[in-house]
Amino acid sequence: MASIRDVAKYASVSVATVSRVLNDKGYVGAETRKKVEAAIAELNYRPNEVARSLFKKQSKTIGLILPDIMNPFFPELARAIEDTASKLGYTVILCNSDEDEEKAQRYIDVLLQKYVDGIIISSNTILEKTIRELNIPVVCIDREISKDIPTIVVDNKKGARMATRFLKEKGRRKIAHIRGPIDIVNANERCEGYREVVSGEQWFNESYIVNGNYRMETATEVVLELLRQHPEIDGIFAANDTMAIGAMKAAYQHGLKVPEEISIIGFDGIALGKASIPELTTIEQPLYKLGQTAAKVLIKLIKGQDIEKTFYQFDVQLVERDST
Amino acid sequence: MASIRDVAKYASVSVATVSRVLNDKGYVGAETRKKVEAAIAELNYRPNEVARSLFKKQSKTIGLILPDIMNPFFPELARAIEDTASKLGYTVILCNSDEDEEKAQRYIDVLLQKYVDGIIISSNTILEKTIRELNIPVVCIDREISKDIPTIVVDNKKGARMATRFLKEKGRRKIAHIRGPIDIVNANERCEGYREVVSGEQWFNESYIVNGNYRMETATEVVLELLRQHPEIDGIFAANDTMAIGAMKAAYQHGLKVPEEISIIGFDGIALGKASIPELTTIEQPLYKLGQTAAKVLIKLIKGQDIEKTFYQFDVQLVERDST
DNA sequence: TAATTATCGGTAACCGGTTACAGATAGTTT
DNA sequence: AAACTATCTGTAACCGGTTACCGATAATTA
Repeated sequence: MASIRDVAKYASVSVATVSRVLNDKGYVGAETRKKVEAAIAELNYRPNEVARSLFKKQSKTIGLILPDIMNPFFPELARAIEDTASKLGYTVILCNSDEDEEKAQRYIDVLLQKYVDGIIISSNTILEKTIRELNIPVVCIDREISKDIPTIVVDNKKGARMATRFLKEKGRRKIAHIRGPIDIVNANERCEGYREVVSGEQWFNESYIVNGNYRMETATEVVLELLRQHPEIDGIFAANDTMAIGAMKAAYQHGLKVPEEISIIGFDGIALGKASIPELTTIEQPLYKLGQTAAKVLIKLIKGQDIEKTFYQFDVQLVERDST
Repeated sequence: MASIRDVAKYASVSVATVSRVLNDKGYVGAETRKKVEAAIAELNYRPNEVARSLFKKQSKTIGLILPDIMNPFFPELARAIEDTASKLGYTVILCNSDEDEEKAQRYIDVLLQKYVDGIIISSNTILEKTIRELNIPVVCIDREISKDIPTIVVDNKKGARMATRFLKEKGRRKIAHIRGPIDIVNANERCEGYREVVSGEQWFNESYIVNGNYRMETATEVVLELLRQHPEIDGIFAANDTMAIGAMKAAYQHGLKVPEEISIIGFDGIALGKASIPELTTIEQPLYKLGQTAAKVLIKLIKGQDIEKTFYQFDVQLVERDST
């Protein structure tokens, strides 16, 4: 590959001049510029990004740390982030942390060594202190760590209220909730939203809230048990779509028809919901928008620009399909 | 961040010595080594990967170019590749090409500028010549471009035969096939496998093969039309799971029960198949294994090691669930 | 004891960009 | 004509690693 010195030699100018036309910086005469451009074209020269990174101490690369790209919730976020970053001239390194703090920490170390300009992370295990010590911009997505770190989320509580109220409006009398992991903020918020709506009801009882872990199989198990213990249940609000599908399976196994005998609503709006039969009613997050915003905000921070706020909360939308 | 010169100064040795203990190369006295290690620990020194890359002309980074990470087929591959690369000390840059050759080419340019050590690509638009000109190792996954480029795929034709025969064994008499895009090799191979099994049947007729594009909605449309024209059809082999789900939806819309009145089998073995109701019978690819192999082979090539073969074809497995 | 070899450590150039600084030329002002 | 300014270009140091090469010391051999 041709280097900047080759180009300089070919155009009979100095490397400084070539660098100037490359970066459109400082004075360059029209004639000289033309010569240099011709040389660049002729030699098919592309500046070496690594050398540039070394001097500039930045790499036009961002790190993306997700729990697991195989979790169907994340691909759309990842796609939006990659699209946006790419449009703005950045490249993204993908990391799967498996919700494991140590693993996340190792990834962070590697990313720092590679001079990434910033990190987008979805994690509930990482500590605020750790992030603050990085000295590069970080934005959190889907999971909130601290009000001081820029965060992109949806209004989980409101969404949960919408979901629960919707089941009531559909005439459901006994509505259960399959919640997400206790250490994940959004799971608690969704549970809280559900509570706000049902806590006044005389039928409500703590055993209507069962623990899930955002995974399908577990949801099927716990819902099966729930239905055995509470045959009166005719509505389920699952804290995510994956568990909602699991709940649908449990309902079928228990001999209940969806939506005739029991209504099920999810949360997230992942593609999976459109693949189930019947298609899943859900509280849809603007996933692409979230990812896009995360990338935009991060890159603004990288460039040292101001951001309007540190907490971006988007609205969710009820998408009625066939499971309610 | 501390540099190697800081460490050298702190340990009262030269930078060369520090580099030697860092890389375990050349002679270093036991005493000296200890001093240096202490200094490294004390200053919390981490070598700058960018500087190293510049000199070594390699970055411990690989590029992964996929059509679209939102396509549920790819996350598992991506995960396997990332896991494996990470274990071997490599980092992966994610790129979504949208099957667009120009976009892929732009990504390749960027990756080259960043000195990636190799590329894993899934594409049918990119040309062999383009790849050969890169001068860095490339391996293809899922899609075959040329016998000369290391490729990781499954035995599509065999899988297709298995699927079709399985439907016959289940007593299905009129079996249709929803094929994938004509410009994708694996779609053609799967179609070929189907053909081999049914072409001898007297009922077989070209109109039993309909064109899909690996997407659900389209599959639903074409299958609906197919069922209208051929009410005798009692079995469908879809070239991928996503279309199989689409076919199931069409069957329901057409008033057919799955699997009682019509059997449907897919191909790929993506997680989606386990989320549908009824769960999808499919020809499962060892996706994780494929990704893992791609990463291993690529890294071997990067290190200049020999690889056993240039064409890795894995076996598929029939996973019987509830749609047949 | 002298010569040879193994071990150890330092100096400086290099990877391929960027940029501070200085020097040269041309045009303008007094 | 002298002084000054605006425009243009080049030299060399720097980013933070790696490594070729050289010199010094200690251990071994003749």
